[in-house]
Amino acid sequence: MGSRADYVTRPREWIASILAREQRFLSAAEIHQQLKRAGERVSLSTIYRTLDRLRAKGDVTARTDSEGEATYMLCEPERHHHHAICATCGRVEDVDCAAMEQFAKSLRKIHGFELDGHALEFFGRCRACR
Amino acid sequence: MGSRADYVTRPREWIASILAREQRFLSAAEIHQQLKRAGERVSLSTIYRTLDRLRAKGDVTARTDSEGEATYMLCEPERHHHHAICATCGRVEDVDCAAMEQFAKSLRKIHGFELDGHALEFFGRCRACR
DNA sequence: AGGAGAATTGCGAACGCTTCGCAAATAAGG
DNA sequence: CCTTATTTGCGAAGCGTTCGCAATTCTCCT
Repeated sequence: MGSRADYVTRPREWIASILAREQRFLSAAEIHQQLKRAGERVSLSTIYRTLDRLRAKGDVTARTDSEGEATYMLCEPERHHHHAICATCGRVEDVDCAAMEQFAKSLRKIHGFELDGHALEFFGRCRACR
Repeated sequence: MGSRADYVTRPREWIASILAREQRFLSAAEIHQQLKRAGERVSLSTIYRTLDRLRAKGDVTARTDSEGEATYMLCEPERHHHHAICATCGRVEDVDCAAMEQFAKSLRKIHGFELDGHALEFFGRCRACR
């Protein structure tokens, strides 16, 4: 079937390198601005398409920020974990959730609620910004 | 100083009664449709304004759903707690988080992260839908 | 009850983020 | 290098949400 490998293109490399550098959630607009500042011209559409593609591949985690804007960050989801987001610099620390298992048990016992998934985010100040 | 008490209006009563009846997160559009079906005509703007007002008063909790749409639910926030959302019927159970204190401690110890707040949501199936 | 005046509503326009369609540009592979 | 599938940029369109303003509704005072 006429299906070729995914193309490695300039825009995709630029976007990937920004995501790799910044260890935090970025909006499409932020990425766009960074590239513009660096002198690289990419359309916003391409950025959205690329981010979507990375998310579908599982290379990127998406999150809607408090303003309702979509943000994206490089993140392997194979190991389930949560995020501690610094209110000052936006840096994200991964936190795993051993305690969650315990929580799920009591949830079922007390509320009769069968847990399928959960979303947990921490907000605060990281070591550097404290 | 010309400041009067808040007006009690037809639209506000309708919206409040829907929120009181449905124990789940509703979008402005959903409320609008329910009212239209019931034969009550209210503009979407009014619904947004009313929901915003209720949120400011602290009577309503807002949440952005997985599609990025804003949803609202009657909920007293005085007592800090979390939500267990049923994937089938959307019903919401309140869950308090004693275990969280413990979690915060280890977060500080292991990550040096000073916790200011957290957001936690459970997804699954409630007793009735299980 | 009646009326003056403030608050609220509805409407349509505008807004910001995101998606879409299509022609032009760019990679991959022979 | 040349062909062809893929990707890009552009502008338009889509969608949820906000805004401005004239018309309406509610309060409070008489």
